Amino acid sequence: MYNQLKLDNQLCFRLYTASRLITQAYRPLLEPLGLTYPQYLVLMVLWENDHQLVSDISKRLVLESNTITPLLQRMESEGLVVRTKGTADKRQTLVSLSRKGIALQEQAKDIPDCITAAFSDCAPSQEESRVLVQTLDSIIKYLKNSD
Amino acid sequence: MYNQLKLDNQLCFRLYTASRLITQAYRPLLEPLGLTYPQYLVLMVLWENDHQLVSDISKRLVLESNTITPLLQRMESEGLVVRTKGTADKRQTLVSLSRKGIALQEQAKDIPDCITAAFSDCAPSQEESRVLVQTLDSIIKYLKNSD
DNA sequence: TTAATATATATCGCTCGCGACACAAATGTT
DNA sequence: AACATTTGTGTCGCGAGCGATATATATTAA
Repeated sequence: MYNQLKLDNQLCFRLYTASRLITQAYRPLLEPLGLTYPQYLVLMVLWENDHQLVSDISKRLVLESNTITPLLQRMESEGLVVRTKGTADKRQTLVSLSRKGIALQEQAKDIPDCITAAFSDCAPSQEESRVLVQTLDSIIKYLKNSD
Repeated sequence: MYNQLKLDNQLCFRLYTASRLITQAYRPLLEPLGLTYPQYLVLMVLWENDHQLVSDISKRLVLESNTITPLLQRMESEGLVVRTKGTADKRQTLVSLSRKGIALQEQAKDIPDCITAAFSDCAPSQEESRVLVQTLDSIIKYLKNSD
């Protein structure tokens, strides 16, 4: 038995599981708004700055067009965003919030605090949190550019 | 603008992105073996202990039957595992490695070291690693039981 | 024993995530 | 100008994840 093939030794498995479980924790909060977690991510990007290109959102969320485009199409058919063809460069697609998409921000504003509260029992300390965020950022930064 | 709705403040987004990027790093190593990452996880579980019930694998990987069953069915059609109906309890399904599934362990044994090597440039220090693993385990343990 | 309930696994339908590839518009080259 | 190349986005197909629900078997209650 190769010891390095033990599941318990795998960092990736932990990230994969933690990511799924936290996303599940968001679900009851997002479902009343009719949102999935990736859709919520897109909205967060647009709430920060409305009217962004597909490529901007793509870079920000580290997702390719083959994931983003169908996601945005679903969001458009839900009436959350509007996609318009670029004027200067006609290959581009500009994504803007609809009235409904803007309005959702108000309803979503308590979600982060709800999540934080839900985690109060297992919340990492400030120091652990700092290390966690820093380590993840370092991994992401490294892997993002290694293509 | 609600500050807590900023993407940069979201731990979950970091976990989600890091998880996806690391899974992508596994891809070129797993593809020659004809495996996806979740399939590799199932094999790791069975390499540790062959002949496990669907429920055992389910618990170990923190995945429900509606994810595990189709995954195992695909693996069975690839000839990696064999699924047999339980004898004592006929509701159960026992999952066993095929000859091919056993043989793959030999080919996969270097994957963890390859991943570690690929990360040498951004690898967390021993201390960071310890905090990361410990924090993730704490989050996983907490969320696993909060259903 | 029979009926009610619980449990193990499976099925269905949807959204993602992604490799492979298509396509049009922009840019560079000759 | 004419052609080749690059770029921005989209399409297609498949394998996850997962909520909702189905099915068969096991267990418990009456």
